[in-house]
Amino acid sequence: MIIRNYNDYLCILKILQMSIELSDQEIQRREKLTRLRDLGINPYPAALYPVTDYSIEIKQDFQEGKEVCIAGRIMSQRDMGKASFAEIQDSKGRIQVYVNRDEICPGEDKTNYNTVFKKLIDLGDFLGIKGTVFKTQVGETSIKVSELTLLSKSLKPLPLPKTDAEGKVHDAFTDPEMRYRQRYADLVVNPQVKEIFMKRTKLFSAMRNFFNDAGYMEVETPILQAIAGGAAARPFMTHHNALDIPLYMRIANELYLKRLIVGGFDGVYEFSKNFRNEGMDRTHNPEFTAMEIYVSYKDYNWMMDFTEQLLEHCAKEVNGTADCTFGEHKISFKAPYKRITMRDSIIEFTGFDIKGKSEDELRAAAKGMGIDVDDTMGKGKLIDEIFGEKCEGNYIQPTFITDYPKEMSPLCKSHREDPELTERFELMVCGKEIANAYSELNDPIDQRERFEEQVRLAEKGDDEANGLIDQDFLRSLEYGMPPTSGLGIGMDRLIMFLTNNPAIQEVLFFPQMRPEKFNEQRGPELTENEKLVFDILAKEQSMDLNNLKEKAGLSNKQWDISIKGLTKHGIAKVQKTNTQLIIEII
RNA sequence: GAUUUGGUAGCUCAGCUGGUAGAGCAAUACACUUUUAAUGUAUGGGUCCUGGGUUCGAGCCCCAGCCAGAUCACCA
Repeated sequence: MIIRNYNDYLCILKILQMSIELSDQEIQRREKLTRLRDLGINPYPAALYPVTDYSIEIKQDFQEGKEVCIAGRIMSQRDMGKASFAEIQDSKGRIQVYVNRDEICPGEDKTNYNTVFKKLIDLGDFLGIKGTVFKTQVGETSIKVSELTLLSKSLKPLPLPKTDAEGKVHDAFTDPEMRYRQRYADLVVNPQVKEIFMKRTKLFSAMRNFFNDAGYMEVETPILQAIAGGAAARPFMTHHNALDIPLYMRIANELYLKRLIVGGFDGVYEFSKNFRNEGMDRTHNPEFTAMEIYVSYKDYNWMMDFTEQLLEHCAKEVNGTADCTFGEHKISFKAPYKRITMRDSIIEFTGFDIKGKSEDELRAAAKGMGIDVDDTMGKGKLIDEIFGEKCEGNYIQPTFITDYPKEMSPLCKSHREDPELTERFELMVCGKEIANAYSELNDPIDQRERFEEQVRLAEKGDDEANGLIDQDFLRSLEYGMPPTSGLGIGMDRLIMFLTNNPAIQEVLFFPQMRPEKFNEQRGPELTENEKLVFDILAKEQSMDLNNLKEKAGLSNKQWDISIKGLTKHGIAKVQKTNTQLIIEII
């Protein structure tokens, strides 16, 4: 076909469009689909496949000659003429299979081996395997295949890390961006990633079982809230059309769980997806999971005992031991944990005693320690800054920090011995907070005053203080809430410690990422410059290159890009003669 | 938000002072009936993140942007 105008070109390109966008290997795999169908093989069959066994279990419980039926992806293939070895990966691991031509093709027709298995099956395809268990000459447990079924064809090549004899991994799939964006591929090829998420699920069930055994009830509370309370953080805002009101995604579930204690439950807990519209980094994702539990007739001392029992139990369920490694640190979740008041901790690391000090004295002291302070900071905030700067990082082993200043804890009961303090603890591990608990404030009048104080702080410019008062929550307290202790645990943080991962993205299946830009389909459109060059050339069909360049009147760079574009699309071709360069339309 | 490193074949990565874009694996073809990072031979495969600029000539230099990582700041 001679291309004479732009429309001709469009026709050709539409036909070629598919092959322009797909890689070599992707095209080959699509062609194989057709060839399989031509052989009467459905690459995506509907029928169930009667799996009887799993890879790891066959290897662990070796039984010579056992008939098995497994299914999974083919992850490696070693053809040796009339016999081949391959590895099948199922949900539990991998096992080698031995495919012998005459075993799977007992008759004259060897198509199933020569064509289907050796040519049309690709790495990543799902296969069903029937066969018998045996050991090869080198002692590897394998399955001698008697029947091989294609269960699903893979059209896109997977990354292919390989492990050598020394256990060294080659070509590892490690790029975090690709791993997070294509977690499915990450999970297929990186078994250690799968392990993290299995541990994550174990942690949740361990905690759930611990609470259920203690007689507490798992509940669900609203995620869409008219007032996002229970913490100081910027919420995500949305809008309800029918009610025509703004709604917020919850930043905590505390106030709702306490309403349930008012309602008469002894103990309630919830694994709560919370949403905070703040910065993202290796320890913060916009949505994260907290666990909060409230138990009536208890105080924060009881809760400390409960927490250390809980965490020891969880660590053992997840890792089989209370000890774990986090980066350079060895930590032990075995109870009991060290307990120290915030005042003593600050004395220990700075020599400064915060007791009875005024706001100005605290500000001066903080300044003296080289801490950035400003006028919007109240007493609580100042103490928090001092603690965060000078003390927090020193607690590697699990340590309860107790008795926080009142200003920092608007939902916590005043300390029974010192009205400046609250009955609160945080649990620090490796210098990070993983749990936070109170003897909950149940005096409705005190609570109202604390909220009002928060409003004043918000007006003063402390952007973490909450500016709205949850009147309904106060009303519930007025009916009376029993003495109650509450605990919150950052589940993502905890699983980071239990799996030795410094990044929250590693313990979330799908961490938040900026949306990926999929290449806009490079349609048959030519760029303006390409059209310009094409039009000049089309009149002549063949021209001297320099002559064409001059007529186009483009800058060197733009000329270069345009002509490369045209040759790449296969509409123009440059030919060398002895004396000159000729460009012609194909 | 600041600093910094990176983006090259399906994957992992080289690429010299700026001069026709490379390797291993994967793919394609052939050989090989107990291999295991199988092996041997041959072949194909590229929007060098995007857009400008400098230059006779840019993967490389300059400017702007996109995406990600790391460090720091922020974060009850």
